[in-house]
Amino acid sequence: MNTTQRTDQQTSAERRRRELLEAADRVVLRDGPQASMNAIAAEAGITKPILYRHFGDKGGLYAALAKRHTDALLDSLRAALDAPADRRERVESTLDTYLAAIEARPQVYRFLMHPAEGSAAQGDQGFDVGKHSAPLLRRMGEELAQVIEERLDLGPDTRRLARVWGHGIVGMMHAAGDWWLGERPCSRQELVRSLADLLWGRLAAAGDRMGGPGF
Amino acid sequence: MNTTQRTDQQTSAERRRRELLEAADRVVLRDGPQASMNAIAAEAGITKPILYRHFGDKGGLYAALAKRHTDALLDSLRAALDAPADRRERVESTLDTYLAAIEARPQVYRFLMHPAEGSAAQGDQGFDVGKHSAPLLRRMGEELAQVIEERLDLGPDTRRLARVWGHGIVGMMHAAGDWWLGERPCSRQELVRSLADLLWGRLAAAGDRMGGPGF
DNA sequence: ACTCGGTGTTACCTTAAGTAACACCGTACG
DNA sequence: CGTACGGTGTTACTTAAGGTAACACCGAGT
Repeated sequence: MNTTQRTDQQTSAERRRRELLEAADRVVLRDGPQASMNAIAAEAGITKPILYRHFGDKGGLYAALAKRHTDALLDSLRAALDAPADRRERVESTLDTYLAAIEARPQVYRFLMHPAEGSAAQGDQGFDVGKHSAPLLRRMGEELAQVIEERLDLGPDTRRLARVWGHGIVGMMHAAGDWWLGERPCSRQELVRSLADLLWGRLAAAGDRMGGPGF
Repeated sequence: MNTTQRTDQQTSAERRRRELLEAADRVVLRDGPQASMNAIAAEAGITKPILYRHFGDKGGLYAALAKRHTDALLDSLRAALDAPADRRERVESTLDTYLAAIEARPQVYRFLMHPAEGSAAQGDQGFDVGKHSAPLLRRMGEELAQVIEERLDLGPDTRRLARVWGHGIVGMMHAAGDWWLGERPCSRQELVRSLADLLWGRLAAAGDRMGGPGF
């Protein structure tokens, strides 16, 4: 019974935790990354200390929240990356998956990418920006690096190149997506093809517009 | 004298403003983006309300501060981008200029890239993240886009491609730089060459490591 | 009947943004 | 010479948010 008891309590606590996370999710969806602990507690129908008992501090709550979304997005990306198709197709499909995700839920995206506001704004407590900034980007970069290293033969420097490229490509995707989300200058597919073209070396291959060495 | 008076007052106010900005700069250098208005005022030898009279609110001060550094960095980047050399050399030199800047003053870099704290004080008032986020990145992206558009011939889609690539390349540089600054996995020159290799299409050209379609 | 672990609350502390009201000081002007 | 005025500065306050201490309730096992 000791076991069952503990199990019951655990599941109860975990269910509560999930409920709290879902409430927090709703608030973040509505208010963006600046959602206050009070607001989240109110949405969950309880008060602050309970949140703190479950998550330690605001950083903990936000980390837990971010982990859910990050895991979900990473799963989609892995699926796109592992699909049976040639390299270019996979790259385009992965880019498209990411862009579709941020297009579908921009509030969540903003929360994941700019989590700083929620924390370090007032109390200097919580959240070293340099350490926690955009963990999603880091994780995506590392995952992509691993995939590149596993599958590509880049000579003796494969390991280093793969990591640099992983983070670089993810950053390219992120920045282009962020800009695109704000301005909507073209369709998603055009953006995907343009980025893939960039990765496929069209920059180096392009001709100069006029005299001089060109860019 | 009316004129001279007014001029004197203006220059005096502007000199004061510069002094305050320099004090703020020192504090940000020391404390990172979480520098408080109190700390900045103390460093400048005055008290808060004066800062607010000069800059409106914390966002205003931070924007003024960011503009200085951003302008300076953009000047260096333009110089590297305009140097008389072939395209690959220019790209490497621009990447290296950026990386050298963030390496030399990481605190300033963090302040410029994660300025979110400066705004969302209370109320939901401050900061549409999508609008204000990382203005440096946006400005660099636009500048690079313009350079690309002016100098490269990419067919009928030049305009769009140039903008996508401008923001994408800047994002690549930024993310790779951020990661590199945290882990220091290789020398700056190795990083520069790896990124240039990526832009030069080595990803598309690489051979698969084993059977199957490869990445 | 009693303790104990878990859940909940109220009431508080601390820090930091932002502001109102007042004090000082040099200068033009009657 | 006194006085009103613009500019610089201050103290002291309000408000909002993160975070915590202390207490209250409740169900289950001895």
